Amino acid sequence: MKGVEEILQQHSLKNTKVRKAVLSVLMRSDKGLSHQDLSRALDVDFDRVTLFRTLHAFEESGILHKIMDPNGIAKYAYTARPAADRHCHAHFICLDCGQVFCLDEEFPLGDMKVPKGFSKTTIDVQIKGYCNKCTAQD
Amino acid sequence: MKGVEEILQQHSLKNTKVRKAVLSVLMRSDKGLSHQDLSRALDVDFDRVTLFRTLHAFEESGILHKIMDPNGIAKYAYTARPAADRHCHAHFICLDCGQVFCLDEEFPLGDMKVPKGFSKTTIDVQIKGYCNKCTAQD
DNA sequence: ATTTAAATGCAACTCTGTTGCGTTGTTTTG
DNA sequence: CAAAACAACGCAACAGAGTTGCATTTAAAT
Ligand SMILES: [Mn+2]
Ligand SMILES: [Mn+2]
Ligand SMILES: [Zn+2]
Ligand SMILES: [Zn+2]
Repeated sequence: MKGVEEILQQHSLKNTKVRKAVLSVLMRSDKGLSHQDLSRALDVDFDRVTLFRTLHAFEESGILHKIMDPNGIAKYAYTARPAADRHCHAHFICLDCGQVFCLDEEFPLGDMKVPKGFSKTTIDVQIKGYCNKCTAQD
Repeated sequence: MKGVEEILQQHSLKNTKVRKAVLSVLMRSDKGLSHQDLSRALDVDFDRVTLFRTLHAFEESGILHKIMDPNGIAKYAYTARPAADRHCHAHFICLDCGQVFCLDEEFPLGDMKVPKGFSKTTIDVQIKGYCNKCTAQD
């Protein structure tokens, strides 16, 4: 697993406190985290706007991918695979606790049929239901 | 195609002006419409909150289904099929104009693999790219 | 060490969506 | 048809995510 500072450098992003902290948290998480999740997870209190801009920068670089939860809240997850063989993996969204999990299953973009004249870029598959914890305790 | 008033009655929803107007617009649309889209499309100016509550009521009854666009804005589309054989169809989201199209392709929920202890309810497939108009004019 | 361009922090703002409450309107029942 | 019952409506106030502009600071290049 690559180091945080190395990753930032590779994407020509300046090596700052916020960025190192945010990326470090997200690389250790198996779940997608919202802006709010992150500001709680970080020890230092960075400015709200800075955190939003950090997430945007990471998304644009392809370091993170964004998943929209059913309440319209963006969750961000670390993109483990390199941009070259960018894959389309599914996400599981728990309808109770709202957590977003990256799944391993992949989807080939080519198979999907779209109307005449439409061009495809990516495919997002969201499986909704209840996670192990929420299934158990209800 | 069933009438608006008949549909409301079948779902034990009171037959009011807003509801008839909203449902009428959505039944004629092949695209998902946001709260803002709808308030623009309606001739009469209904209260913002009433419109939100109408959409919620329709969603809960299964008359409409909700699709989250990448900007976190909810779009609603008429659910043509009856609740009995509820299917999981895909949506196309244009990355330029933001329009949401209901596609015909269906997905069987059973095929998807989820982690141990997780239970599945629905699957949402979103194909992102550029619609015919936005592909042509760029 | 200087310079330069980019990132940060702060304030103010926009927009979607929600909640509470009093009033109006649909529907049911006698 | 009139009365009652309950749901839906409209208004005001609010909450929270995300954005924009601008002055200040900081990382990185020279
Ligand atoms: Mn993911
Ligand atoms: Mn649809
Ligand atoms: Zn859960
Ligand atoms: Zn388009």
